[in-house]
Amino acid sequence: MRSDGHVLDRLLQIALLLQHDMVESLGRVGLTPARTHLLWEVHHRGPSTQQALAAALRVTPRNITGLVDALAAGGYAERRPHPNDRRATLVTLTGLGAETMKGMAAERERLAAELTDGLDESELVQLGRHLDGIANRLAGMIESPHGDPALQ
Amino acid sequence: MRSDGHVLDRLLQIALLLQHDMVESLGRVGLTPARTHLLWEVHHRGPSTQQALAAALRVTPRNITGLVDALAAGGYAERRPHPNDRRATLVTLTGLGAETMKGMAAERERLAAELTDGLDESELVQLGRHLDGIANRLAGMIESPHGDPALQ
DNA sequence: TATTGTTATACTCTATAACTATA
DNA sequence: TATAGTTATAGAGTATAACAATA
Repeated sequence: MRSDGHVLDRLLQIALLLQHDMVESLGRVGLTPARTHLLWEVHHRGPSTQQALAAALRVTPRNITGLVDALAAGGYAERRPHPNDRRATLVTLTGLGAETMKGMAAERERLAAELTDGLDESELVQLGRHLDGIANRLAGMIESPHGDPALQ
Repeated sequence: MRSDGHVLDRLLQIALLLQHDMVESLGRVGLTPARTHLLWEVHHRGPSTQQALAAALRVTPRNITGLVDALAAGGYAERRPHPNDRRATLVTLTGLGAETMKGMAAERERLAAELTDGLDESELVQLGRHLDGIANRLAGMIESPHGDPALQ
């Protein structure tokens, strides 16, 4: 009997393999996973405050400080003053950072195509819908953990 | 247009969310991902030398020393002398360690059921087949071992 | 008073290299 | 000489707490 346990097993295996693959390709560019994740987020959101990045990456603001420090030292990103709020900074990509993200996006497109090679369009759509559902359920669980106690 | 890029996006999102969920549930037991991974490995292999565990987890022997120290301090595992080789130790689970692994397996079953709730059996089978294909392609691209419950 | 980012401190995971006790 | 595990050291990622500047 092949039930839901099989789906979770596969998803966990795929998560591990994807992580492995991503880390390998990062090593070639000299970036760590956490720093690349931040870079990727800025690449997609545009210049962002560190608070926004902390929320997006689900880590503490203090953590963002260290990652941005390292990315700035490596020439991938820089801090710019926020136009309206002098407390905040806008993390932006440098030319090197933007180039690096473009290369990564291209590599990711190749990977995406390779992973679903052989599926026709309707299968692709259905698979996408199922993954949407799973992602939504997971996101819901994390937002509101079960058994959530009296929060003191 | 929803193409293969969407599938990879979702898989990456799910990988991130699963990791978060697993780490959260571990926190309630007082275990970290790396320590749980080691515990899980011993649970499945039986008493093992630290060298064997280093190979299984693909980390350095020095790393295993620290993880076993922490697990022993927490009462989850203990070191026993190797019967034939006085240089080596056998890492074994305590009662608490074994109980904890059983509880995690149960929690994982609940999660699996919740994630695919609402899918009928044929959808489940098809989703499983598609994920099989993706996992196989990924594994082919990389050289990688079996899965683990802690995603690390 | 609340928010943004930082300094200070600490823990976990990981690695390399040198050392010890055995084999 | 080779192997099993540990001590020593280091860097990355993460967290909490206290603080400064600004809103």
